[in-house]
Amino acid sequence: MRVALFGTPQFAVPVLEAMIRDPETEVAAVVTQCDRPVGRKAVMTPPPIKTAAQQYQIPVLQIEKINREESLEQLRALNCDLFVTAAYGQILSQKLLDIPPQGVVNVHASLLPAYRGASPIAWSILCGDRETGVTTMFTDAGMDTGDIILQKRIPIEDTDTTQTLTEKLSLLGADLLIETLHGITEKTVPRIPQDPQKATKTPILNKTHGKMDLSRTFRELDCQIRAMTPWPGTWTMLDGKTLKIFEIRRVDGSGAPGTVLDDKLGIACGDGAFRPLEVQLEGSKRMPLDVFLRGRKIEKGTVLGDEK
RNA sequence: CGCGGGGUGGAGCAGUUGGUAGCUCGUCGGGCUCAUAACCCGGAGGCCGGAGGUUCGAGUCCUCCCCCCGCAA
Repeated sequence: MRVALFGTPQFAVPVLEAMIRDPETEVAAVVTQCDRPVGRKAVMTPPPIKTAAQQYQIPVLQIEKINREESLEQLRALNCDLFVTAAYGQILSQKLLDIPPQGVVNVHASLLPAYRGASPIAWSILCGDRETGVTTMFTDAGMDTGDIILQKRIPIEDTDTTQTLTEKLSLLGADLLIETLHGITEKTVPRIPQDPQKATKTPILNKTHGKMDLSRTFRELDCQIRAMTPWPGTWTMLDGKTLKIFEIRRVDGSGAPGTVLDDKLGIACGDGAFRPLEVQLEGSKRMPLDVFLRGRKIEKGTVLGDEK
């Protein structure tokens, strides 16, 4: 089967590699977003999947607006049986979806119909779920609303972050996609409509999702930190400056949320207290707590979280 | 020139109105101890990011440059 893969971030790379390994699949091209300026210095950076595709000598199409007529022409010219999407980043129009005779299959990093949308992995951690998974589905014009083909589940560990879980799910998704492609060839795959009643939609993350509400429980804060790793990070305020907090451990004690309880930055939250293992103050580097405290004394009774 | 914070012994920081550089940790030596990442005593280690300038004298003031970080993208 001749297939084009639409994808952009690292999540799509294992999917590409699995397709290349699969003898029954011919990867006609990788379609991805244009290079974007990244970081403080705005260095133009190619999407991860572009780099990978080039290593395997797969043609790369970087298309600014995918639904334009001229873009559709390029896609028709590929003569594919099927398109696969994996974290591509643009919504496909019905006209585009009609191009490949076998349809368009999407790999989505959640157990649909839960967590449709842009950042399912982070939200499943943020919500405190103990389990998640990947879904393959026939893409339709809506946002992750198409009929479900196959699903695989995995547990969310207490140590998982969006970063670690993304890695796991992309490998799982790669396997599931190959299974799905084989099933499509053999016409043995199911096609299960989603139950709209059970659907939830996740908004794309932004920096405000990283703001800590110190009156929340330890579990909630811990999930938030792991969900916002590696981006956008989690933070509170110390003395008018943002203080990023990277990992927390529960400690004894209690008090008004945000209050510093000891001389080692034990901080009261909604149901007890925690201590950050690593912090980064605005204008400074990220560092382990003990190193941070060596140069800065934070008085017992200081209250974090006040914006000044 | 997007806005802002910062570059001080190995690490993190302090350095008052410009007048011979300090703190915590680490490190080295010694002591105490059954013992220790604990405690006590002592030592080594800094051209204070770089280049100019002001001054009798600059970590501290002015100018330019380099680098790091937060915000914004």
